[in-house]
Amino acid sequence: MNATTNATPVHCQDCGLSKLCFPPSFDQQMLEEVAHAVGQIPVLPKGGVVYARGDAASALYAVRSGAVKTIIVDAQGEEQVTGFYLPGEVVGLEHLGQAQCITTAVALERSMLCALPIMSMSQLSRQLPALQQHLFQIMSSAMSADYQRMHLLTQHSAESRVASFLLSLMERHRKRRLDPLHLRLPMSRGDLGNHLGLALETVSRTLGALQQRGIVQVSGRHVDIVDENSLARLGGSQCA
Amino acid sequence: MNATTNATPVHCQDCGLSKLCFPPSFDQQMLEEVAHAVGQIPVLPKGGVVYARGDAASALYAVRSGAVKTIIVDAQGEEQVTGFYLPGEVVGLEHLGQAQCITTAVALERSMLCALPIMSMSQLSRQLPALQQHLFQIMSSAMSADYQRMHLLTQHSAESRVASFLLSLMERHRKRRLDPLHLRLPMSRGDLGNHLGLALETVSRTLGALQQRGIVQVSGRHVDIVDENSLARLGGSQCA
DNA sequence: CGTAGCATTGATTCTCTTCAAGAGGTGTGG
DNA sequence: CCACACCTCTTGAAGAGAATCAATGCTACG
Repeated sequence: MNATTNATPVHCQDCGLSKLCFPPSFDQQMLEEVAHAVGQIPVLPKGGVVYARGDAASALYAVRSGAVKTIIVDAQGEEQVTGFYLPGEVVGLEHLGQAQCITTAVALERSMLCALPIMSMSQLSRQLPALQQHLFQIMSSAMSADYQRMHLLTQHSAESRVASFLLSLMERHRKRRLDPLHLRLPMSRGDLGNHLGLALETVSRTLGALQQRGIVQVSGRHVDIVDENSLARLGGSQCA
Repeated sequence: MNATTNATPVHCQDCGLSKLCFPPSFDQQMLEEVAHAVGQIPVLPKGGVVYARGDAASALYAVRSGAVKTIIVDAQGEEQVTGFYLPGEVVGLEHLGQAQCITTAVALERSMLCALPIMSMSQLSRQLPALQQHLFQIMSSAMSADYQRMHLLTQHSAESRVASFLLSLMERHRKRRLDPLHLRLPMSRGDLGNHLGLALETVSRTLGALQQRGIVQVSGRHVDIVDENSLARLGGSQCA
């Protein structure tokens, strides 16, 4: 099944997230132009599938509300969480040049998404150099983030990985002008552990330890940052 | 310093690797057209730097001969090997939409590379939809490969990681119509271990163990595949 | 209010890392 | 052409960190 069906029109020019989905340099008119191609797909419940591996790669998806995870599934049925996506972020870049979806995208909670048809984006990007540039830019940023994460996965302790993850969430909150000190984790400990290369028990223990040391305050899926500096020190392998 | 300087003209239409650097659908004339933008940079000795983090992101580089690794360096000076590139492969995709290079690329041995200026590629890709498509395609393929590797890094044993790496090298040999059963590793055990998230000693031990079990025949940096099926079983987390 | 899924905590096991020593190979200079 | 030095790789022993197994507690939702 394909989520682009039943898309309803949207008005990117009125959307508070448009500066994240599209180049900040885009003016009202340019937004209007791309908005014609964009459509909002029906609300996804928790666990709802945006697209699945093997589906025709027809669109990118911008998260409007909620949260999405992308996964790959290996031959043994083992899942690997390849990314988490929050409002204003674009899911599905990894199949921009592909015929079929490589990953599967699943809503972590009730979520609203906009579909950006790949055909339209490719065509528009030929007319609007800024859009082409932007597509390359978010793709290369994603690659860059992936490299950072690889470094994290191969070189760092459980504590450092968890700290880094929290720091990245804070950074993403800042981009959306949300309070970076009060985080809500939309994913389970299992998904988080999977993404960080840790057992879910280890994630739990690590969060507990960070709380003990007065660095964060954990309450289920709510995390308050108490000592940002210490956290930064722990996750501190910023590679640039 | 920037390797695009002193580039000499090339003739992509006569290069055996052109089907790898550019869309296989490109005809002679299209190749000629892009070739005007492409230039070969001076031969790099072992350890030579193609580009370094912070350099202006001016070009992509196609490997003609030799081999290249890309690395990121964190605040503590720790290296992370983010990729290895063999002839016919394109280095530097991760800074296509960026102002500055994110990674550093280093020749693993005496290497020859062609520079594909980003400006020219962006412009050409507006005239040649197939080129735009191809750029997106190699970028998304790279992302896909990165995801597979993350899965490898987080979920799998040392043995499985090494096996997977050998399998991927075999696959790349096949693409270039080289014998996939006789591999030469252009990188040190240290670089390989770094890339796979293993200590160099573990890589060495694992290769030794695979040899013991009659799966491969290792002699320094030469690896002969003896039992491809067993190797495939060990590395067998093909995610698609 | 009860159940199911999610999260915490504890005890044990295991794989890989680290530290250390030595072997092999390569390139340079005598 | 050989000898030495340097670098890379191999191999061994000990230890650390996280995984796994297992039981209990919490929370949310029907």
